[in-house]
Amino acid sequence: MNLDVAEGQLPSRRIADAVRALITSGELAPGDKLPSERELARRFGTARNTAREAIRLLTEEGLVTAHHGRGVFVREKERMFRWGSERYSRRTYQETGLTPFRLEMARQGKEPRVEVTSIEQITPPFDVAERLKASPEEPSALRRCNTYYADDEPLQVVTTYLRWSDAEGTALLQPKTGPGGIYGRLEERGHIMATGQDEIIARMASHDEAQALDLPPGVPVLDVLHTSFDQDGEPFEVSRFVHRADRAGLVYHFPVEN
Amino acid sequence: MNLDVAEGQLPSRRIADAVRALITSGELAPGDKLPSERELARRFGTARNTAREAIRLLTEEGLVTAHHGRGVFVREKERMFRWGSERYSRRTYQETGLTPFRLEMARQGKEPRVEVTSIEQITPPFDVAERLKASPEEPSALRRCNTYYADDEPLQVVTTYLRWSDAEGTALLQPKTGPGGIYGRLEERGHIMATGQDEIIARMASHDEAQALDLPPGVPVLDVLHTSFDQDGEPFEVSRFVHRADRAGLVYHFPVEN
DNA sequence: TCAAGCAACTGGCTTAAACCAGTTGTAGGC
DNA sequence: GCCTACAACTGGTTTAAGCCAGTTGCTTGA
Repeated sequence: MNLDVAEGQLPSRRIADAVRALITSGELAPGDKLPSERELARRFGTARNTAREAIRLLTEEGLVTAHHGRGVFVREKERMFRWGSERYSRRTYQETGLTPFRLEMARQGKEPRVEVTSIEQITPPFDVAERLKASPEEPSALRRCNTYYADDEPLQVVTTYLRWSDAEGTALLQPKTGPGGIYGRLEERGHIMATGQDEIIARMASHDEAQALDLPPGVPVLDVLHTSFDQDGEPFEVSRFVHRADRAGLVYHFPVEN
Repeated sequence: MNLDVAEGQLPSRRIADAVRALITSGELAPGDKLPSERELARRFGTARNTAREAIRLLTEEGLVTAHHGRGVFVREKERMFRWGSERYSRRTYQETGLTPFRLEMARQGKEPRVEVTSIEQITPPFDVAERLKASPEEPSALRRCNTYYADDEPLQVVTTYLRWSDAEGTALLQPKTGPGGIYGRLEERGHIMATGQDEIIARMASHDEAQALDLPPGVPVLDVLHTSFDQDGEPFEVSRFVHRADRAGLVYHFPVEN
């Protein structure tokens, strides 16, 4: 492995640049182990902290991940999962008997698991209340929190908000909502999903989210705020999907307005 | 300002937690200056590096930004710009005479500016070639690189790929493409955009992108790979939009497949 | 009055050393 | 043959100190 000293700048930058070059050139392949912090420091004639700072820079760029006691490794670029408007498709379910999540997992050869972490009557946060047309000042909503796993690796955290008036006294208060899931029960209450809106942002994870998703540092999240509208154009469900951005991608198809 | 010591854990975590609490409680408002590193260290009885590590954690979460020589400030949460399928709308242009970008800028009271950084005949990268149905082994594409500014602040970097056979000998080789822009010229070549596909991922910026977008550390980018299909369902244009994720959001509306 | 220059702040980066905490392979003992 | 225990690695965190480089405001002198 050739770690020639690059030009100018800060020592930590020089080390980071040299290692980045090895990665992009393919000399260090995904999954490979980097030299240890102490070894890098020795080779570049710096303090260990400086080599450590270089590795921090690379971690921040998402190029490498550190494992305590084992080493620092070139990150595998696997962005396996693709979500989009078909996430809400009823046709998928009718044709395959699988929810979109399970279908995507089957496609990837992964074992799906969904964990219901809480079901509560709550006062909805402002942004949700606005979209759901529910009061942000009373406990006007039901909140269901779920974590979705692929092979026991957490993939996404989903928080679903429904109007309390739609949920009260139904199976929506139970972890198992029955055939057709949440949307099945909501159809029985007269809400058939006709259109949807997804509002997408990317951001760094909060502390809690990073823990829930077992996120390595330097990985952002895709935050999708979904609103379902029924046959009358009325919103009846709002969900927030928080995905690990290194595992998830989104795809939308649309006609162009002429 | 009350900086009581929180429970357990690492000193750096304790400091970060205390400061985070001040921010989320609103005691430290967006734009406010944090105590200096040296001051935080003194109050918590730690070394300066430990206070510095705490601030690094908060920076990584996107809560604060440091300014050399001035201080560390609570980050303003301004996510002003919303893009989505209407980005490609011809109707907008016909009704207002403004491109979607200029319209959004006008909406936000910002001064738009577009800089063409390069126009070249190139061999397209694999993912683009695949979508554009162009050869990844010959210079089969035209690449146009643009940077979009709002009030002289870079917002997004856009790289557009067209088939060389569509672009050769047209105004598409010039910085100024004429009325209706790129899509106007492509219509003259027989491609009217009928549908579009957006593939969205979030990731940390590369070194170059961070510079081009003047990105503070800890801000991810939204990377949208757009494909335009014409009236015959043929792809004729692929663009990659790289947005600062702290300034941009995406919105998609869609009918639900029943 | 004004402006140059300086002092006192701010964060940025590095060194050097120490100890903690996971991981892994191996030498010994059973 | 297997398992335990340990040694030798790995990264994780902290301390303490120094110097550099932007920023700000005040002092001083023309």
